[in-house]
Amino acid sequence: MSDKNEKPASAGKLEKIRHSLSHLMSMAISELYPRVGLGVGPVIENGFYQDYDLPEALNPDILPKLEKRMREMIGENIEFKQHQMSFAQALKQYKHDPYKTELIKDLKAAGEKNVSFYKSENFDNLCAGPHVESTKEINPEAFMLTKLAGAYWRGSEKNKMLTRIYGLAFATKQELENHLKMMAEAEKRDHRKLGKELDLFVFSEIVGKGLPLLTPKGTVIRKELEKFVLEEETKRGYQHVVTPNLARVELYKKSGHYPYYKDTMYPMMKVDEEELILRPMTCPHHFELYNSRPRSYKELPLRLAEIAHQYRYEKSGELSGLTRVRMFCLADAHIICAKEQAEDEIKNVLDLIDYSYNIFGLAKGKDYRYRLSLGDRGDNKKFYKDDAAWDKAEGILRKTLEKIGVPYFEAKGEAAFYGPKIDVQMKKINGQEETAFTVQYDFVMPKRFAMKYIDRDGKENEPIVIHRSSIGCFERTMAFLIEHYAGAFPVWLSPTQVKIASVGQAHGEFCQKLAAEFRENGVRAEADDSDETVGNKIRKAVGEKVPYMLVVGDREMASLKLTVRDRGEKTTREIGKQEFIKEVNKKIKNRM
RNA sequence: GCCGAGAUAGCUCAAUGGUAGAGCAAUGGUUUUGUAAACCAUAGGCUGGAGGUUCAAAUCCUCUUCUCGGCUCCA
Repeated sequence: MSDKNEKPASAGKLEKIRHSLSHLMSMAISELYPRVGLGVGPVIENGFYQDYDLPEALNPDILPKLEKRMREMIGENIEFKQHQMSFAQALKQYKHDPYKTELIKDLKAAGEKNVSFYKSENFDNLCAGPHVESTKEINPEAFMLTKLAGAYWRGSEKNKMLTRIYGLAFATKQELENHLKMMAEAEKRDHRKLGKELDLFVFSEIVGKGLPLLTPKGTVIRKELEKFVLEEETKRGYQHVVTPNLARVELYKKSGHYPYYKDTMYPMMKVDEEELILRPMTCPHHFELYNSRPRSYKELPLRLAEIAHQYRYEKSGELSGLTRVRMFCLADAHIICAKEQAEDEIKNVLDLIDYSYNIFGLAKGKDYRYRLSLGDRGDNKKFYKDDAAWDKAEGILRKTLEKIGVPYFEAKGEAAFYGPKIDVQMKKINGQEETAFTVQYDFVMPKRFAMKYIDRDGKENEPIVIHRSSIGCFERTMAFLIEHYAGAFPVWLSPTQVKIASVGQAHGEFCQKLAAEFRENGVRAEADDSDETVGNKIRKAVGEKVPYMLVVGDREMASLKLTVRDRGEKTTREIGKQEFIKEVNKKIKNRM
């Protein structure tokens, strides 16, 4: 997560406390390393961090030592006094520190007259503040240093990597404890942990990193999601296609992707005279399909969709569970339409996304929000140069968002190279935000591929392309859903929907037959006729988070009634078999 | 890729230079169970991999693979 996405703490006292703690931390570090270089040290959500250039690597053992020293300082009622310094003075003071020197020069270039410092004891630090007046205002029990990390100076990987120390800080000890409790809860929901516990996916060192293997249970969820996508997209006028997972490298040179994505593409394979690559995206394949014959305006909008595997050689340190993988599968589509149809099509896509989110019980604003990702007219390297087209495209997306009346925020420089996009940003359980779905307006590819349609007047016209994913990348969406549901999937997604526990040996066969009957009726049922107590079988089924648990013994065999225990309930209910099958099927059909 | 921390049985973890253990899971037996853990036994390991130091290495060192926390990047 980059700095720009970290929300500042609510202004006011807490911000002052956090900021002042970061100064105390720097004071403690300076005692150990007098010539330490000081990078940036902002207040962030729940705490603060500070970057240091140190002569040696730090061991995490240092954190409690620093904390201890900081607590001592808090007890000394150290004051924070602001004063101004001239640029000459400031530069002199930081002669040994290239980072502060650079910051001071930037301030000068920005037209400042002099610079603000905060002084506490011997520690005089370039800083705009604000700070508490005295450490008296800081609760020594309400902060902690949490982690060491590397971070590039000014966020660029071309620069030196500094050592970043993160801290948490609140007004009261109780708030700190609540936060830690929340983090521990979040950890329990981590999709990597649940994926293992619920037997949904695994990794194998010899298969390779970033390449998850879905187990039979995980595959049930995946296939249900695919069914949902196919069904919903078909309803909404998409046509599904199948195109190859590799292509000649020429295709990506033609599309212009090649120079932008070279580093994240798998290296080229040379076979006979052909140079092939695993595809990092599907777009050009779909454009070639479009171009396979002349198109009429009557065919537009042409919505080509594909559940498409894509391959990207992500840097190893960026891989993470199912959230970031090297082969992923996108619910992809390219809508080729006339310019005047674009707005309606974008609206339809946003509606599909909303509909999908509704199915998953995700709340707009809370679980996800819209980001309008814009280009940067000054950056011709990252973005295709055509200012007028960018202005127009961004205008259309902005207008669409305004029209449907959803709150959104704008982010400069986050667009694709070929056009602006609307990203649906999903909030993960640990507070991090990831792009889940995206709608992109593309005015570049139609030119590159010379895409045309014959308009009413018999003349050729150039369409535009809307790139979109409906439920995004299946791997990442599955990770979101595992965490969102904490592994207790709704009935339609549950790998096992009904677990049937036999009371004794005499009921085993009956249970197996019952499970088979459920399966014939479209319900994923499993019988547990193992030689265990009923209590233990229930315990296991609860652990698997199965939505329905049935216990079958003499009573059920005699009465034709089923005893059902619903997930999360401690009590049971009785229901007729046919009625139960109907109930479960209704939930499956309505995706509940 | 970069900075830092890790990797012990299928899983969760012990063992701080001196014979690798436990619980759960698995397997075999006893038991025939009525809503969150029956009992007994067995098996399970080149301590991620390769080198090195040492009389002796899970433990110390080097390299390597993978994982985790960040940075950068991103669906």
